[in-house]
Amino acid sequence: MTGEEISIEFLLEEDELTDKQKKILVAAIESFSEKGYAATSTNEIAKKAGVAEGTIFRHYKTKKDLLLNIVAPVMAKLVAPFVIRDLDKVLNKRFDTFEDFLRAMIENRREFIEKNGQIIRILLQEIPFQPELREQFKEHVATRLFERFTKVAVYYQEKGEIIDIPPLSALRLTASSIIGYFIAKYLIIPESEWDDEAETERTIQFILNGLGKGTK
Amino acid sequence: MTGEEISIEFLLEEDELTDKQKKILVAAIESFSEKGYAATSTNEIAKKAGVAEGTIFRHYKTKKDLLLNIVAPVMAKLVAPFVIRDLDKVLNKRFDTFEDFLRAMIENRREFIEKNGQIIRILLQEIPFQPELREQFKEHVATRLFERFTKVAVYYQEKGEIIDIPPLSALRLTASSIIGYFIAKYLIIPESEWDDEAETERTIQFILNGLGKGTK
Amino acid sequence: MTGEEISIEFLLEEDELTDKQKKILVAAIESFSEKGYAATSTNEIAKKAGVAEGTIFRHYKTKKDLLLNIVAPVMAKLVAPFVIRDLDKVLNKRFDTFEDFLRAMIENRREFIEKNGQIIRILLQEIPFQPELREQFKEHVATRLFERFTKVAVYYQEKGEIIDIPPLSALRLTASSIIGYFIAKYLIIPESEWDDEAETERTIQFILNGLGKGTK
Amino acid sequence: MTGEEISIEFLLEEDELTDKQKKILVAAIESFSEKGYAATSTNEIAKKAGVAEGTIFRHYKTKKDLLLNIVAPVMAKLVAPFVIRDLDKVLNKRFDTFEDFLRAMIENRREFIEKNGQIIRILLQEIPFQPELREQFKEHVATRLFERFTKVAVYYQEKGEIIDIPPLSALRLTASSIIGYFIAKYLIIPESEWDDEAETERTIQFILNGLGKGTK
DNA sequence: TATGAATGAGTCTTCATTCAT
DNA sequence: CATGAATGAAGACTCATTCAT
Repeated sequence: MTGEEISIEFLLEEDELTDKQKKILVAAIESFSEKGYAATSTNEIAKKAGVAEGTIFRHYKTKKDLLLNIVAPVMAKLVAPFVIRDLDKVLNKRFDTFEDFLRAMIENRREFIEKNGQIIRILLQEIPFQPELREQFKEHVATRLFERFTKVAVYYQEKGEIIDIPPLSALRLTASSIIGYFIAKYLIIPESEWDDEAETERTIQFILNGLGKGTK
Repeated sequence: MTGEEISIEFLLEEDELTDKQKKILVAAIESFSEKGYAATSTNEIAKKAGVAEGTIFRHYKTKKDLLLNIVAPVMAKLVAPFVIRDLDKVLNKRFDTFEDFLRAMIENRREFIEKNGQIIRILLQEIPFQPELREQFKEHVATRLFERFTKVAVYYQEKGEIIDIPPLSALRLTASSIIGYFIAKYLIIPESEWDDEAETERTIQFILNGLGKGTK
Repeated sequence: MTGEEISIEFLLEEDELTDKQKKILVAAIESFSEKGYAATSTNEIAKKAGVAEGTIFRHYKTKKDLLLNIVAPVMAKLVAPFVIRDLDKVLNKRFDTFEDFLRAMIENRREFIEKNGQIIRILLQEIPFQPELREQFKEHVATRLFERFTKVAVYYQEKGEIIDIPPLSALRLTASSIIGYFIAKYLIIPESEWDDEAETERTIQFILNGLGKGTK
Repeated sequence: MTGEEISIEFLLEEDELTDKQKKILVAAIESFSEKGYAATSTNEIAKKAGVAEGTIFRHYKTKKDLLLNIVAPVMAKLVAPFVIRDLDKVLNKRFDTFEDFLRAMIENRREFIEKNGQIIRILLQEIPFQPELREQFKEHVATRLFERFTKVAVYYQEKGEIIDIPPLSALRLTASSIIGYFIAKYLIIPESEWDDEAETERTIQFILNGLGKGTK
């Protein structure tokens, strides 16, 4: 269930990308994630990339096009670990309990976030302002995530491990906790005060108890 | 424990505000929340407010000043229900169980959000880009929230209602669930598919079980 | 039948125009007529007008808007002498013969051209490239000119002064000769070689004989 | 007196032209005539020609060079039917009357225009903006046309067919009528409303009467 | 010979802010 | 207090031209 991660490194090792093109991407990602899309000028990107301003527009028709080209591949991989053929079989084989599933999920996405932190930050920051992004997010992330998670939820509900609530509600509560965990870890709480192992464990137990049926 | 809500209406009934000033605020709030701070021009605000562009700058030194003046009072009230004297006594008197507390909290903040939705949206959208906002948020919201919630957590931990984890962890998990609830309700899920009462209940039970000690 | 001429001077004495606005118009007219619309930069206009570049766009939404605002009023007046109420009566009273009519027409338009030469030049140069201009020209000039000239032609045809050909043909031949006269006078032939009175006379006689019925 | 016409086809069958070069010419002619020289980008020409942008500049030093290379040969042929050795003899033999001459001239130039319409359009549109073009036009067209037409005019004046006015005036009046005829036919009046034969005849008669001496 | 990536000066346009009225 | 004309710096984007391959 290890999704094929996309990382900036990976992105930049694409054969099709010119050397300059890679520099443009790196510079844009850095600036966008630091100051936001709107507050970053193409001039600034060009300078940081060591490239003429015109070169940016040779490769990306508009500034927005550049943004979308940065964010799209990462968005596509956001739900990767869920998009597996024969999900049921995989669950059967590899995730005996909902706990196993949760643990794998968190671990997997943690790696993903560590590799793509900047781009995810850009995605989160710009989604309110870019309708195209929102559309793509709905289509490629939200819908598919819900679809797959429904199967997972039903699977463990039938096994009697989690309570009978609508899958959407289960998804909401699970996702809140996990995303909240990541936001705390990566955006809010300084590393010094964060005991990763313990917090992971608390989060998993919180979800398990929250959705669990019975006695601890 | 009903905090003194700030609402746009309230904001606009301030005696100190000129009629024009109120119109400017309303126009700015509307535009900022719809298109974002960066994408809103002062010219546009002036037109929508039926005011000359110069008038805006007579009341607010800069555009950013206008933003801060909109967001600051709401930010101050974000944690209002927590900021009470003699919190212990209040807990004693009014919130016999953690469940009572949670329920009151959610209800109270729901009202607040319904009155101040636009401004909260602005706050969320701009926090990544405005260091001043982030600073104010930390100082007036995060710190105080943590401080007060610690007391609450300890109170119910001592009563044996919730498990013994660091208050910050308890806060993180509780807040994740509640904020996730509000984000789903107000930003993601269309009203038609949202059964408010049931979802509230599920959220409360999820937190109670998640942090609860024992048998259900 | 003296149309109310529009001249640059007149244009610039409009009360509604700011001082800066007038300077912008003068500068734009000069540059457009010399180098053409496409080859004139707004920066250049601003400098020549002694105005900030932004000021141009405060008064004219786009560069094209500026062009149209220059050309439109002149275009409207191009056919002015034809657009008279009770054309028949006027012909009756004031232009006993087609010759009188021609002579008056040429004299009147000569004055017009002398006052509005630059703008007419712009009009001629840009009509091939600006569909809006072409449209306006058709609507406000061509159609109305044809309509009125038809009455004139029929009037003198009925009087037996000019031959019975379709008015459109008569218009084409008359206009060719007169416009050709003006183009030669103002655009091609250096003043030194041009005997105005004689050439005017030759042109009139050429048209009269060309369209005339009978013996000289 | 049939001038050796230059047509696009002819132009393109030149042996010295590469295949790519021909494609560039065709593409450039099409774009220049449709949108004007200034509004056509070399990039666009390259795409339309199926050629790399650099290739254009391998054959034509600059964009303006390309324009001149398109327009120059056509300009050279504009006055072709006049540039004949022993003009007097030819007139003697082939054009007994001024009417014969006019008729042949119109017919001949009509063919020329039909073959080279696009390029002539480019010439007309760009002459106001390109001093080089204007210079070439004066030198190769205007001067020679005037020179030759003078002989023609004198010839028929001596025969008593046309009135005694300066040849330049005769040229102006004749040319106005013929060019006006072509402009109406090709640029202004929609084909449906144009009776070619009749209009040609009217134009010829107009000129003949206009310049003629006596009774019809 | 042909390519097409790269350039950087230049284009039109927007915008927050100022200031005389 | 309020206005709105004026500013000029900055923005995204275009384009003819060059040059290494």
